[in-house]
Amino acid sequence: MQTLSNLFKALSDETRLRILKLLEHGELCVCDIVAALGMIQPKVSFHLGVMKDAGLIKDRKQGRWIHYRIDDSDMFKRLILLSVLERIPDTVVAENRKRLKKFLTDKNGRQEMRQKTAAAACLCERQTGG
Amino acid sequence: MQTLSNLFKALSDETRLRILKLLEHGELCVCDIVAALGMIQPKVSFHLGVMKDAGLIKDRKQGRWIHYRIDDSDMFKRLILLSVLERIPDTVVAENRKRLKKFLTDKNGRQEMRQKTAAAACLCERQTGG
DNA sequence: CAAACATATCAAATTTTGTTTATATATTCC
DNA sequence: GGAATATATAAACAAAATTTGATATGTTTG
Repeated sequence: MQTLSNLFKALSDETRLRILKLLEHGELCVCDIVAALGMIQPKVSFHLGVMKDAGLIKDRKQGRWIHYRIDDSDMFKRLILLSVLERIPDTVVAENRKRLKKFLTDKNGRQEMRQKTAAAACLCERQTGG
Repeated sequence: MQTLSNLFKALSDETRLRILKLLEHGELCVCDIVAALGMIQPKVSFHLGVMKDAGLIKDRKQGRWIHYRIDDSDMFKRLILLSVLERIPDTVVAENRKRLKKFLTDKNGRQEMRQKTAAAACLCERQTGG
């Protein structure tokens, strides 16, 4: 019974519902969610922790990032999560998605920049002879 | 979104889930629930209030009693409530139901006693001529 | 009408959650 | 290896939920 009440406790907060809605279409890392919500990172980590403990989300570590995704691995959770996501209109998270999109674009930009720089450095090394 | 998080908040407490389970087979008045749970009355009223505000239960006043029953008047609530009740095993509330049964029996006994006494008094009045 | 009863509400005490700032840990980049 | 980045955790604090005891309100019974 405690598992059940815990599941609902995890769903009883607007920030957490918002995060679930953001995860609707796939996984995100913590910094993505922080950017999308415009909240400080420990706060977001706290809410992710609550949902992870309740079994609503799972995480996956990759390098220095930790990606979170919805865990609907049993019928009950699937049912609940589906009906929850369906009941939150996209308009509610429109602003968050806009910020997320911008953040992802910038992140991509930064990564490409690093790759180019690295490639240039490599080329330079070769040309000047190692 | 607040309505949604509120609904889950109402479901996020073991006492309240227990009450819902007790209401599974029909309405009960506050004193029945108090007896079944073995809790003090203001506490039970508080939890009933939370669930009523969230739209999970309805009340009906009859004399000095207020009867509460599950409100599954829309698909979403019906779905949630069904799956919740199904997930709480009867064993969890076995003790509560035992106490409830005893309380209801005693209540019936007291009422019958009152009715007999009243009938006797009435008969007596007639015989001695009003 | 007074006593008994059923319930709600209020205020105070307590417990649980959520927020923030600071810091620790681990990973990648240079 | 040192700087930068991503995340978690701890400690302190704020806010919200719960519990309890006291009391108010309305209803029935004698």
